[in-house]
Amino acid sequence: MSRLPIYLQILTEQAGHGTVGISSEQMAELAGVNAAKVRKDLSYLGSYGTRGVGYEVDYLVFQIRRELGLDHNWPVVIVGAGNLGHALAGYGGFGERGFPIGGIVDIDATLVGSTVAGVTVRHVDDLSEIVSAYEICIGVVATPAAAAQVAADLLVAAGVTSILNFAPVMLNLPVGVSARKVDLAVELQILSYHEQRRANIAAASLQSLPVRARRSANA
Amino acid sequence: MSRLPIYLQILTEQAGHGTVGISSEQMAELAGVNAAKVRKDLSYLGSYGTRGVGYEVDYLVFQIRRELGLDHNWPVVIVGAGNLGHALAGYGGFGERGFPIGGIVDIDATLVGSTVAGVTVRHVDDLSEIVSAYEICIGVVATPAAAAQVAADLLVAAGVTSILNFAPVMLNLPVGVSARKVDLAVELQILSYHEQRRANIAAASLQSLPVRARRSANA
DNA sequence: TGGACTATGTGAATTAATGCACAAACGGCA
DNA sequence: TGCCGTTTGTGCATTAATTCACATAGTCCA
Repeated sequence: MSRLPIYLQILTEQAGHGTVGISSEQMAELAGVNAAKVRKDLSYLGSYGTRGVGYEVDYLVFQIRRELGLDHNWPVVIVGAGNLGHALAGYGGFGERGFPIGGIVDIDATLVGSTVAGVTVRHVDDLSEIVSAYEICIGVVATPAAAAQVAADLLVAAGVTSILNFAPVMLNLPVGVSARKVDLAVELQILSYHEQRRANIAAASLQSLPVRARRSANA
Repeated sequence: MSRLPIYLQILTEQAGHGTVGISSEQMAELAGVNAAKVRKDLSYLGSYGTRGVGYEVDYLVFQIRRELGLDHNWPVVIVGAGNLGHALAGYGGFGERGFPIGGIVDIDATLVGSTVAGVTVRHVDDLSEIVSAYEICIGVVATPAAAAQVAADLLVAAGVTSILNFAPVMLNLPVGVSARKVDLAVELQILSYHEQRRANIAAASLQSLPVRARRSANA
């Protein structure tokens, strides 16, 4: 499930506070979800709780990490050394959490050789070599939208089987390659949508008339 | 719906290619979803298609933008001028898409006054002033995890009603404030999970025994 | 040792999301 | 003008996700 990372984060945080045991109720509270959902999700991993007591935080962390494949490092390669690629390489959060930067490449020869956060930018032609050398499975696309598909194709050709895409385009990928898309503008647009609704509702209540009615009246 | 931004992106791209009309089938193809779903989603906005013909791209873009509240700019304020805050400010994608950086603040006085992508870093004490001056509704939390809750509280106190959170913690927010969380490590963990499953399945097929069976045998 | 209490794990019920299938509506063409 | 092919908009079936509710299994205390 895609909620496991959330649980892992909560549990890691609690472990840091010295918490030893935790109930599904407490976890649900922290994650903002239903307790039964937490139990169902966790039971998918196996029966790692104790009835009448709850879950042992450390053990659960271990099991979730194992399920997520976080019991070893997954080096990643970043394609695109522009603003975003730079930022991602400089952001220390990757390495700390088991995803060290195995390399960063760009198509622009003028960027090749410069150093970003201790990693030297290499030419995109070396991609296959880097992927092989570090046994990389995960590639990060941090190029402009127009170059993203080409970057993804190169990653796949180099043997990468998972792609994290920051470019605002849908990638066309062969089956067997998994991908996640993070579009910062999309996240903001969703917030904007909520703001807009808030504004609509406020305006509607002034007229004591529902928004939907006003909309269809305008159409 | 949270799919509207995706449709908007597809349509904008198509408009750039000079496409005038588009069918739900084509959109579904581009978005990688079912055509009926596209039609259902769009029908929620109103009846903006023409039977037998399809949708007019420009008009649909206009309607979706209006629904999402993208018919005007939403300036944002970034809290945290560290690596990530720097990166976000430098990444031009925000301003281009209607979310200009209204300001960036940090608690560290040594960072105050430095310039990031044309925006001067100000002290977090000026937050309320910035929010009022630009009529900002959306705040971005780009602090370390430990400082994120404080940053969020400050944003709420300053009058912000939507928060985009990049810190790997769950924020505790009052009702009426909406939030989105982007955790880059979580995205990578989900990919890692897929990789792990691939590896498990490969290992299992070698033993011609399903993964689940092997797991319960170990328990 | 046994009873009271607590929290898990899960079958069953409910709710939400998805996808199918088709009537209604439109453009084009003869 | 009337028919034909096309595509929307949507009721309905189906599937997936969530939630409820409780038997089960464990701890703790007297």
